Amino acid sequence: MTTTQLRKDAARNWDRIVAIARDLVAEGTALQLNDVARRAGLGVATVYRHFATPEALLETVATPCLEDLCAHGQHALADSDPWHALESFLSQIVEAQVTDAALAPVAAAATDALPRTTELKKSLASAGTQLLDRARDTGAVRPDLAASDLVPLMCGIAHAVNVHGGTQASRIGTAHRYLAMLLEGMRTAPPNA
Amino acid sequence: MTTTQLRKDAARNWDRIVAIARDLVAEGTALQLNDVARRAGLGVATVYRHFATPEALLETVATPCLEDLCAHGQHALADSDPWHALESFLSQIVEAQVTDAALAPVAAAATDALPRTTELKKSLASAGTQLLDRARDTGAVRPDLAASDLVPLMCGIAHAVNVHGGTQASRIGTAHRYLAMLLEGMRTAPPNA
Amino acid sequence: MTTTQLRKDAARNWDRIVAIARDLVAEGTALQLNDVARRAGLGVATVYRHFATPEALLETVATPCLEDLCAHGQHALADSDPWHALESFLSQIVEAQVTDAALAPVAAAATDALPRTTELKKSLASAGTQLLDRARDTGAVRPDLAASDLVPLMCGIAHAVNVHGGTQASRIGTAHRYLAMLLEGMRTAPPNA
Amino acid sequence: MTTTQLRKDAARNWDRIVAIARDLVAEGTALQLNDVARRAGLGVATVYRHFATPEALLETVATPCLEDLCAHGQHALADSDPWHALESFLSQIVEAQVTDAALAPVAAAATDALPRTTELKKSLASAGTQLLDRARDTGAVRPDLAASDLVPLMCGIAHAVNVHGGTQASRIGTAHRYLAMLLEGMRTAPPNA
DNA sequence: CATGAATGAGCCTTCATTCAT
DNA sequence: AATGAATGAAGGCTCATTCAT
Repeated sequence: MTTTQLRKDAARNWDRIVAIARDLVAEGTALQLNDVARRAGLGVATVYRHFATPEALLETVATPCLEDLCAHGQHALADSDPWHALESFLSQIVEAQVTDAALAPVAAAATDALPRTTELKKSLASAGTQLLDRARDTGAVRPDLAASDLVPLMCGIAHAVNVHGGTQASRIGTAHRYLAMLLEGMRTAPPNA
Repeated sequence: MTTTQLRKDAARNWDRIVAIARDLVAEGTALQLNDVARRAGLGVATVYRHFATPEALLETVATPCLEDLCAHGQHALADSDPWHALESFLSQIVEAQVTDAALAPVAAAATDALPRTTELKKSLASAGTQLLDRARDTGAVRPDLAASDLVPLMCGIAHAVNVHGGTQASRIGTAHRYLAMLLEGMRTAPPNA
Repeated sequence: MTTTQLRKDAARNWDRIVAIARDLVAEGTALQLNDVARRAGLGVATVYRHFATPEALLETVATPCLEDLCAHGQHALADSDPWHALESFLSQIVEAQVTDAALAPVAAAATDALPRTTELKKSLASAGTQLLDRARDTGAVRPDLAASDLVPLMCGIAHAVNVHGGTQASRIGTAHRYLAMLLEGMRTAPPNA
Repeated sequence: MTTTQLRKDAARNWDRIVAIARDLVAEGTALQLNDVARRAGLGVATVYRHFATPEALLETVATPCLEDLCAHGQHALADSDPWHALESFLSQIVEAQVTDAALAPVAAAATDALPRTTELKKSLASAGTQLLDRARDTGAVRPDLAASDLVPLMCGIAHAVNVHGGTQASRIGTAHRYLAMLLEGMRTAPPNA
């Protein structure tokens, strides 16, 4: 169930709008509700009815991805190796950020347009916090790394990958490389600071 | 000497425009030449005469910062400890990025509006490459870290700090903390990859 | 039917815009969409929606006139006297040019903004070509007059009338006088050249 | 003597400005005093000092051409064959119009920026009137052709040639062809009007 | 519910002209 | 006399949003 319940045709429009928006985001075009409407062959107001703001639409595009990541978070929490669990979780996030261009801006935004987004981001943060705490309890993580650093750092990697550029395939490789470095830095206790 | 040589009154305007632009950049406002003109109490065309595009103005704002970094790069190259030199250089860059909001977008841009910017970015990249090569020669750096990763990674840290937020003072602390982590990850050879 | 089919209010605006534009053209003012919008009491974008460029609006103003001329061209082709048919056709064109100021620039333009304009101009050119060919077949026309000369010559007469000036009524007289002269020159075979 | 008397350097600037303007006119660019100044490597105000308006500059560019035509007018008046004299005079004018793009707008303008222009245009008109009168006295010209028609008709031919287009060489040919037609029409008495 | 026409603020940019140096 | 920086009105165009149909 996406929203409370939509009439069949309304649901079709909703899907269409989101699909178009996903394409636009993928090709790096800024979301403009007017533009989306035109491409979807719908009236502007129809799009506005479904999504009051471009942010709402963007978050809707990002939602499945966030949901997947939440699920991965739960799986990771079931992992008996805390460090491996954290690694795996962050790896999923970084790959998702590079794969789905809607994720980064939504993750970085201070405020959300949709309650659902807030909910998912909270859930994700909670998973991250727990995974980090568990890893820290084993002494595997430097003590000055806080749960509130995880999202910024993941966004930072995504941004670094964007600045580095390259094909989609190479970007994923770059992302993993950068994450590997960061994980090394997260693990080792600071030697002299 | 800022440009070849300006008349006294023109130089005053030039300074004023750049000062206003610096303020705008600092407060996160996108540079709009008309807006700058209004705030500077100058005619639009005056601003256009001095800076043909917002990018040119932005780069001008970033120029002193880039020049400082170039100087630091030269100093670092004189350092006899390759690892310390690299550390120090990157530390300066990260701090500059957090301190001067004009730097990040200019660093991340694929093309430059001003020749001077290109020159400085090249010089900076060259210093980075040399410092990295020297450090790598001592075996202190993981082999899969390329010179072309330095700028993206520094931009990534700056972005992570922005996402993390906080006061200006705390942001600098955060930046150094993130860099410390990254340096750890850059130093240690990859264990099993 | 002006376009495919417009909503009633949109059609009213469309008419209004064209009417204003016609007035402006008549008084010799260059068409500026912003200006048209202001005079029509409409938002700028409304005018832009209807007419993407000043040329499109100008051609729209000229369209009825072009359509009339096409119709006249067909009538002329039904005339059994080839010379009289040509004379009558050119006479209509010249009079139209002097009467409707939108016609001359549209006729002289190398490229068209609207497909409809291209279509009408082609149709007109085709009629002219046929009429000229028929007249030439009777030996009534000097051989060095090509179909591609007709439009330029008509535009030339219109321009000559504009340079000559005078009241609207006298301009029509002048136009016919100039055309009469030209027709004499077109008819008579060149004696010694 | 171009103006009352200029200092040597001022005269050099004057020449330079006019030369640049002539080039611009030839390539169909609208005269903009600022633009002229930039291309001439002179200050804007220098150009303004010499030529208060673009029209004044344009007329200055056209002046030699007008002077030549005046001279030709005088020569033509010395011709013992009135019709041939008129023909030759108009031929010169038409060729000049096609050759020198500055001439047509100056000839067509209702008012002049420079007294010298007015003077030359008057002289030219006077020559035309006399030549026409002389030809009319021999009965070679249709009676409804007035002296006030000559300039408009020459401008009309120039305009027709412009609409027709083509290379510079072909344009001259076209111009003479159109003039030949018009002369035929001017000569032959109207048969039935 | 859906439509898409209308809006108008707001940005960018150019140009003729003036005036301090 | 020459310079060229400064001006600011004016035009071009876009876009998010509303509202009548």
